Parts: sequence; C-alpha cells; structure tokens
Amino acid sequence: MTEIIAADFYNREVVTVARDLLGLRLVRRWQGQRLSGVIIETEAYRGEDDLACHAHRGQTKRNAVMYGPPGHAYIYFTYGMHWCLNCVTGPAGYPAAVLIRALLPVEGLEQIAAHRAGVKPALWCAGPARLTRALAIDGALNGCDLTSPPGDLWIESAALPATAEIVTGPRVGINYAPEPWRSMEWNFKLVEVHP
DNA sequence: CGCCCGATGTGCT
DNA sequence: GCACATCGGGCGT
Repeated sequence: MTEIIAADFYNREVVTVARDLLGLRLVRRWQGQRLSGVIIETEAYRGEDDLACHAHRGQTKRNAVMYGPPGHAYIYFTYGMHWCLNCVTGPAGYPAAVLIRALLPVEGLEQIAAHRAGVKPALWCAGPARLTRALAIDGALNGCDLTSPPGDLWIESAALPATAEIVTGPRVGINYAPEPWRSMEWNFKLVEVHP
C-alpha cells in the first residue's frame, strides 16, 4: 500500500520534513518504467539566514524554485558536472529545501546499473550527485511538482523497517559556513535498513 | 585504505 | 577570478 506524498507534508518546518523523508521511497518514471529507492540520507537548508543555504544571498535565477510552493523539486548543477535534488518545503516565499543525499536502490536495478556502469552497487546511490545520475534526474526536472500525478518524479509512503534508526549530525561539505550554521545538526541518516 | 586533484558550469565578489 | 550543498581516478601507504 503506497501513496504519493501530498503537498501538506512538505508545507512544514524544513528540519521536520528532512527527518520525516527518511524511509520514504523516491520514484522516477523513466522510459516507461519505475526507478526507485528508499531515502536514507537527507539534509535541511533553511532560509536566507542560514549561511549554508543557497538562498543566503537572496533570490537568484538559480535558486528561484526554493522560493516557490512546497512539494516541488529544486535541482541545481554544481562543480561543472553534477546535479543535486532537493524538495522545496514550507510556504511559498520562504526559501527552504531538503537535499536528498542517499538512497537504497529498490526498483529498476538493471537500469540503475546501466546508468552507473563501472561503479560498485553499494555506491550507486550513495551521494547526492550519484543518485541523480542513477535515476536519470537532471535540470530538465527542475521546478517539477512532486505531488500531482502523473509526474516523472515523486515520493511515496513506505513501511519503515523496525530495525531502522535515525542518526543526526552536522551537514556535509559546508565547512566554509560560519557558526552556528556549520554545526547545526540538520543531516539525517537511516541506518540498519533491510528492504 | 586514504589523500590529492582535475573536471568543468554558474553565480557571486 | 574564485568558490562551490561533488565525484572518481591516481598514486602513496
């Protein structure tokens, strides 16, 4: 029994949404088939005050989707070659989003393997840019609505394994940010998951 | 294993 | 110019 996660789920405090996304299933419809994985790592970026958030210098063409309504995909390009996927949260006008950092691949393993040729299976979706490549997610999907089917990208409910445990920690790759932002424990991981 | 570094576009200083 | 919410290859241990 699965349901597409609706907009009111995303229209909440970004840190809460980041934690609650753990254990849900990210689904990509690609060439008529489902590619999916359980979300096992997320990170919250919270408003213009958060100096690690892309919105910290105000709205630009690049981060505009973050200022839009909740439940949409903010997908940005970085380091000249990588795409990263975020879910916009909170009310329109308030820039906040959850970065999806890792998945446990579940469906479409053959296609995922093809997208990640030469990579060990354990690393297929272990990292924000790795998972977008595995599920064929790029800038063409930036701004798309994750909540209104039929779409090409959405998140579904899923049963949380009884053995799963949530581990919090500081966000990854933002050492340039000053305190207190650098140390905010807005990274969430699900450990001991067995799908 | 771990560390170093190159790839390579975009937005900001 | 430079920094960046990154990754993967190369080489040393």
